[in-house]
Order: sequence, then C-alpha cells, then structure tokens
Amino acid sequence: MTPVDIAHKFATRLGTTLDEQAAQQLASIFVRQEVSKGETLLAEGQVARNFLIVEQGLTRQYYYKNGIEVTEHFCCEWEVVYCTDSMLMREPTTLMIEALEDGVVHNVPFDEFRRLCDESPQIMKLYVRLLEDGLVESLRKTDAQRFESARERYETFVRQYPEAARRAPGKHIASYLLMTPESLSRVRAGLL
Amino acid sequence: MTPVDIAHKFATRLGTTLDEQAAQQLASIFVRQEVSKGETLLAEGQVARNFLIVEQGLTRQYYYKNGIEVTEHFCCEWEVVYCTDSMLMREPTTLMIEALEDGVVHNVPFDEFRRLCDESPQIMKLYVRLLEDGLVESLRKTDAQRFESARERYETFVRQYPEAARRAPGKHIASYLLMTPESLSRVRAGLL
DNA sequence: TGACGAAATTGATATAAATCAAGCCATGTT
DNA sequence: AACATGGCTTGATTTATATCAATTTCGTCA
Repeated sequence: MTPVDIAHKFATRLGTTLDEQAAQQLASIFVRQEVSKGETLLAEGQVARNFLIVEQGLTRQYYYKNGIEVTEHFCCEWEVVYCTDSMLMREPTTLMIEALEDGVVHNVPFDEFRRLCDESPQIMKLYVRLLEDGLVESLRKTDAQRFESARERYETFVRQYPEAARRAPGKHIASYLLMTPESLSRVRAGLL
Repeated sequence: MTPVDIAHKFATRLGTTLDEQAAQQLASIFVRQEVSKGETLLAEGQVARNFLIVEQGLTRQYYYKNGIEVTEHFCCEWEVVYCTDSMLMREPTTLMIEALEDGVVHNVPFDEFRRLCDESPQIMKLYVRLLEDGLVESLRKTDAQRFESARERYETFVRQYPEAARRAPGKHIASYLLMTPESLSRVRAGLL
C-alpha cells in the first residue's frame, strides 16, 4: 500500500476526502515503521511528536497509576493512536504506547501535520474531524464506565472492539475495563 | 459587556486572539439570553443547535441512566457549555442543560459558527482550540474517575472546580462524582 | 414569620468487586 | 523431555460504597 493510499484511507475512515494534491502533501510526511511484539513506541517521559496510523497489528496505550499498569486504549488496523495530552500540550507523556503484535505503523509528525493544516483546508477539516471523533468517543467511554457493572463493561467492550477483545491478552483487557484479571476471568466464566 | 467584548473574552480564555473584524463577525451571531434558576436550557430529545457561553450564573449538564439523574458537567462564568454528541452528530440529545442560578448566557448557533470557521482562519483556530481543550479535559476527567476513592474524587473536584463546589447543591455534586448523596455527606464530614 | 417539602445527615446492613492465596495450564527454553 | 515462567482460573475473605431507613436542617413561599 502506498503512502498516498494510506492518506486516502485515513481520510475516508474519518468521513472526509482529500484531493490528489492534499493526499500527496499528507503522504509526504508519513514515516513508515515496522514494529515487533512488545516494542515500546512511546516511552514514559518522552514528548509525543507524532501520532500513528496503524496499518497492521495492535497497539495499546497505558500508564501507571499508583504503580499499577492501566490500559487506556487499544488500536488496531486503520485506527489512529495519539497521546492527546503530551502531543497537544507538548509535555512529557505519562501515557505510553506499546505494540502487542508485530505490525506496521505510519508516524505522522504533529508539527508538520499542523503546518499542513494551515496550508490545506482539506487537511484542517481532517484534523477537526479527528478531534471531534476523539471527543465524542472519549465522552462515550466515560459514560460507559459510569454505572456499568464489570460484566456489562465487558459485554460493551466485546461489542465495540471485537478485534481487541479477541487479540489482546486478558490482563490488559482487565486493566482497560477497570477490573482485576480475576474478575475478568469470573465474568468470562459467567460467574459474575 | 458588549457582544464584541464577549467574543474577545471567549477567545482569550482559549488562549487565542481575534482581530476586530473576526470578533465582530463572531459577536454578530451571539444570542443573549437571561436564564432563571431551575430553567431548562436544552431539553431531552432536542437537537443541540447552539453552544453557550456563560456570562453570569452556573449551569449543569445531566442525563438519565437507568432512571437516575447523573450530572456530567458544571459550567460557571466564562466557561462554554456544549453537548458534543448532539451538536456534532445532529442527534436528539440525552444530555440536558439546566441553569442552577439566575444568570445570563450567550447562545452561539453552531451552524453559523461553522460557517464563520470557513470564512475566518482565526475563528477556525478558536474552534480547534475549543475541541482540543475539550478532549484534554475529557481524558483527564476519565482518568480522575479511574482509581480514585470517593474522598479523592471529592478533593480533586474541590481543587479543580472551587466555584461549582461552593455553589452547586450537594446532590448534583454527588451524582457528578459518581457517589450517593449519603457518601458525599460522609466524605465532607471526614467519615470516609 | 411560620410551615411545608426537599435536601442533608446519620446509622445499620447488604453487596459487588478487590484482595489474598493456591493451584493449573500453556508456552517456550536449555 | 524436563522445567521454568507468566497468565489464567478458582476459592475464601475483606472492604468500600450502596442501599435502606429514620431524623434533622434548610430554603422557599404562603
């Protein structure tokens, strides 16, 4: 798949389109990266200078809260991984990115991307759609976490992210769902 | 305070600036509204066609989950109230807006605002900043709700929103903090 | 101002999920 | 093939907070 194809795919997934010029502009800043299982793509304390488009594989974002690992998000094929806080605020990140499978991602340098936004209204629209999507999803997720039992949270997760539910290790799913691996095990066994 | 002053204040709060022309363009679409305590500013099932800038007073956004009322957000002076889901997706809202005090708000019709975004890069920047802010705040809030005890959530809330903490009724603060009014009462008494 | 209804407090009990503690099952290694 | 290692399961116990119930306090309006 060529970078230009990837730019189009990225736009399409967000419900927008790019003409050839914009797609080429955007494609020109992609940095392809092959990643292997277990690899850290963004380490604690680094400033996130890129967001990532996942072409192949599965990533998770996680952080430490009182010493325990909490998974914040999974991304698989054609989803976009970004550490909002660090990237937008240019602060060292506490949210790390890890590859859970071998795969291929495309790094999009954020400063260059923002420069393209100023040059191309189509790319600006793409960015606005990305932010709007992120906001809607984030609010829906918060809502799901309120007032749902462990079992309901698991069921919602399987429905919404079937790929991650199938491919990610249980302990990460458990921390994503704010429950212990023991509780996840019981939910899956139908005991909770 | 004139509409143009309000436009400037709005931009300043978001860390951007508007020149006179942009401020006047923006100000021209504001619709001033005096609100009284208990008044519903957006009812269930309506499509949110505006966002609001609060000049005076306190609002809350809330929805029903399994028949019980859950407060999602408070906004006081110079904060912006918007129902992301309904406004962006043009769907009937489940998230209602209510005034908790007598006050003054300025309605900003979203379609007109988006039209201004296409006309004025400064206003587009303002919108991007609004979305970015919303996203960062939403993610921080989600995080605060994970792994904090009732007491910690209350302490965080008081630190982050001292005005709302002082001015809003306890039962709404309790539902905002995902606890019962009884628990809030015990937290405040230092019993939890 | 007084009285009513809503909100806040306080106490007793119930419950979902965490924690603690083994044991089991895969997977990959020497 | 034996073994170690991490991940998953299962059971017993604990804990934070919800729920239920009974007062007390407060805000609002007649």
